Order: sequence, then structure tokens, then C-alpha cells
Amino acid sequence: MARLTIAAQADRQPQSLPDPCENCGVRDFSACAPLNDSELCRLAGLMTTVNIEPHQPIFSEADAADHVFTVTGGAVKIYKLLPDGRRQITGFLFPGDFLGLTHNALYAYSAEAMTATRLCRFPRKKLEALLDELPKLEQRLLGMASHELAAAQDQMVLLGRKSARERVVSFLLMLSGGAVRRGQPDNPVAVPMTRNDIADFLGLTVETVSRTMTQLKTQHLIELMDEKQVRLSRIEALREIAGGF
Amino acid sequence: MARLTIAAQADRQPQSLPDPCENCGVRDFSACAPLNDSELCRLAGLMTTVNIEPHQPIFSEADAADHVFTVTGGAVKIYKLLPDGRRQITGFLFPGDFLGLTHNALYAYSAEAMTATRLCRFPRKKLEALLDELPKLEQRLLGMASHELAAAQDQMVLLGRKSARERVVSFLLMLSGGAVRRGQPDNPVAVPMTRNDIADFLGLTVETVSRTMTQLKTQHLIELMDEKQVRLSRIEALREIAGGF
DNA sequence: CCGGCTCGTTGATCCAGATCAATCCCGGCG
DNA sequence: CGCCGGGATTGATCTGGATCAACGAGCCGG
Repeated sequence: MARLTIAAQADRQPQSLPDPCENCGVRDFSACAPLNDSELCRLAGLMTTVNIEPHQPIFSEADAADHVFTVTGGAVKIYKLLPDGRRQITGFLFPGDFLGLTHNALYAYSAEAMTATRLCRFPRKKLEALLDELPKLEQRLLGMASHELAAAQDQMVLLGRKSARERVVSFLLMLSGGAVRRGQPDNPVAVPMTRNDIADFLGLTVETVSRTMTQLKTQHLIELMDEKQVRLSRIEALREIAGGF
Repeated sequence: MARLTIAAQADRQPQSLPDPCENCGVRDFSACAPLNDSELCRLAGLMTTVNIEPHQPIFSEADAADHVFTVTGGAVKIYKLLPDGRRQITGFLFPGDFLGLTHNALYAYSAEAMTATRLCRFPRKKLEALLDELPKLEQRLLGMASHELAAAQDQMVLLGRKSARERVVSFLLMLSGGAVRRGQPDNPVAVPMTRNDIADFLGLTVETVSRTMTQLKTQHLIELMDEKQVRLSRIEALREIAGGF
């Protein structure tokens, strides 16, 4: 740790890298990835770290969109509600993911912590101003947005055209793939969300998700270590079922 | 017209604005919107205009993503296929929309002209290089991508949680809203796509789309001027049904 | 003018997944 | 220890939309 501190002091910047950035475990995956220490330092100047308890809201649809966030720990769900309460979860976010980007005055969706979550929070106005001076950051955000857009299109295929079985299998493979990218164990894969959240993400009901999981288990395609931990026993067969992911 | 030509010549650029840009009807809606004449001129330097016949492909999923496009006339559908041929249309594009942005080597979806279509085509590599020098353009693309992302999330709600009736009504309102933005007649609204395309966009079958339309007609909520032209007779009632758009 | 398209509409039947309902399991708490 | 409440599973039934099938209306090419 002393070594790290010294390294930071040796940097040409007036201030050393702030502590949360110094120890950041997601720097390489996050929006910050393309920035050098000096640039990161400027960005960190606007940043506040925030901790959120499980099941606590981060922001709600139609709140003023005054901040954007990077998830650095935990897991977040984002969702939209219909007036009568039906819910569609549009994404699960994990460390490294960016949260709250919009080009309107209000957020387009609600965000809630699923587990204990740690965030870096940036005031939107100040960040936007800084973007003009850090084109690398803007490029990075554009890249991340394109990536999310592609994921959203995959999700439309899933919701519009896949059977319940295909949806559940696609979901498990997606989770596992995400874990790989973050360097976490991918098989068995952690499933931190409830069955209800899975259902609202896949456009199904809890019952159908549950039935489908036990069906997959019966067919020896997966193994439920426990409710929140799934082994994908026959990845290739699963990929076949998922239909191209 | 003479006046416009003179204005262009009076610009400080060595060359006047190329003809297609000079007469561009979508400049204010498109990615080019934030550029001044001089910047637009640089961008136009890489640009080729392309005409596509109805039902002709523009590019296919998994083609090398070497170009990006702005739609300047006509109508385009973008879609993804499952291995067995099931299709999900992920978007309909109209003049001003941007097409083909990805941050991978390959396109993530296929694009096909629905009607006679005119495009501005840009070589991707050259455009990316130019982005470094035109930060306004990069900002604009980020803005457009955020906007598309929000639309994609709305579509996920539609596909995951809405009934057939709600989907069809949402779709008609969406079309009408788009027409307003482009300054085109919004009621009655033009419906340039086939019933089949509508079905593949809404995650339904042709039959269900057709039945739902006649049901809405019977209830005097809409009026079918002809197959490609729909009057929204009771907008407020329709908005109620759509559930928040 | 006719046959053979494609597109749209309508009718009859079927079924995947929703809904309704019961039970189980587990962790927290008096 | 026993109670309580939220999540998960399993079973029985129902239904919205898919599927299968027939037909009508433009439209093109010969």
C-alpha cells in the first residue's frame, strides 16, 4: 500500500490519485479505462463514492437526471413500469457498467441496488463540461453506448421471438458471459437476482421461470448448486437451445 | 437557388458545399445537425450518396462493418434473424436517422430498404478519424445513441409486458410521433411497412396484427383510410390504451 | 384477359405460458 | 423454540395469441 502511495505521489499531477481510484478494481472495464492517471485525476475531482443498501433505489424514472454513475461493486437492476404496475427489467448492471446516461432532463428508467452496491457518482453538468476536454472519455462513452444498443437489440429478439426455454437458457449464458468479462467464475455462475427479477427481465412469470429451470435440471443441462448458483453442465447443448449467443 | 449557391461560395472554405448537402432536407434532424458549413464540408468529403431499390438489402448481419449511413429519403427496416428463420425487426428508420453504428468489426443486424431509399454513406475508418477533429459530431452521435437506447428500452417494455392491443396502439402512436418530428402529416399517419413487418416488429403474427387493427376500427378508435394510411380518431383514448407513450 | 403472385383479412382450433392456488423452505425474531 | 413472511417450487386450470386454413383483392407479366 505504501508502494502505491509513493507511485501516486511520483505522478506529475499536483495531487495524487484519490484513494477510491487508486484501489479501483474495475478501472479497466469502466468508462475510465482510456484515461491516464492525470486525466483520471481530473475526472475523480468531480466524483463522490456512494454506498447503497440492498433493495434501495438509486434513482427513479422521471427524477431529474442530475447525476451519472459507474457501478464499482454489487449489482443493480434497471426497469420501467407501466401505469398499472407491470414491470420490465431492461438490464442488470455489474461492476464496470455505466448508469444513468440520458440526453433528456429526466431519467428514462428506475435503478435499484439488488445487493450492497458501491457507485462512483458524477454531477452530470460538470461531467458534460469535462467531456469537451477529454475526447477519449467521450469516445469511450460512445463505444459503451453502442455496445449497450447491440445488447438491447439482442434482448428484443429474446422478448419478441424466443420461447420460455430459449429465454431462460439465453439468460444463463448471458450471465456466464458477463462473469467471464469481469474475470469472475463463470461456471458455476452466480445468479444474484430473484426469480421474480429474472421473470421481469425475460418477459415471463416467476412460475414459468421456475418450471423451466427444473426442466433444464431434469434434462441434465444445468445443475442448481443452490438457488443463486447454477452450473451449466452442457454448454454446447445450451448454446444450441439459446439460438445464437 | 442562386442565392444559396452564392452563400456557399461566400463561405471561407476552399470548396462550396457539395450539392447533396446543399439541398439536404434532413440536415437539422441528422447527425450533421451541429456542424457548420465548413465542418459539414469536411464530412461531405468522405461521403457518397447511394440509392437503394425497395426490398433491396443495405447490409447484412455479420457483414464487415465498413460503412455507416445517414438515411436521407425513404424508409429502412433493421432486423435480426434466429438460426431457424424467426425474425425480429428492431427498428424502422426514416430520413435523418443514422444507420450502421457499431463498435465491432461486424454489423449487429441486417438493414433493408422498405421503399426507394437514399443514403449518405461514410467509410467507417475515415469517419472515425474525423471524429477526433470534430468533437461536436461525436457528441451528436452520443446523443443519438442515448436516444436510441431509450427507444430500445421502451420497445423492451412493449415486447415483454404489453398485450397485442397495447402493442399495436403503441406502434401507431410511435409512428405518428415520428412523423411529427420529421414535420410530416401525423394524422392520418402513413404506415409504409407491410403487416408482416409490423408483426415482426411487435413480436406478434400477421393475423393478430390484422385482427387487432380491425378491432380498433370497429371500436372507432382508428380509421383505415387504406392499408397504408391510418387515422387516429381518438388520440387520448389510444394513449390511455398504449400505457404511457 | 387470364393465371399466378403477394398481401391482407377472417374463421376454427390449438397450445405455451399465464393465472390461481397450495405447499415448502429458510432466515429472522420474539 | 415456534412463529412469521418472503421467496421458490409444484399442480390444476384458463386464455390470449399462435397456428392452420380458406379466401378476397390488387398487381404484374404474358
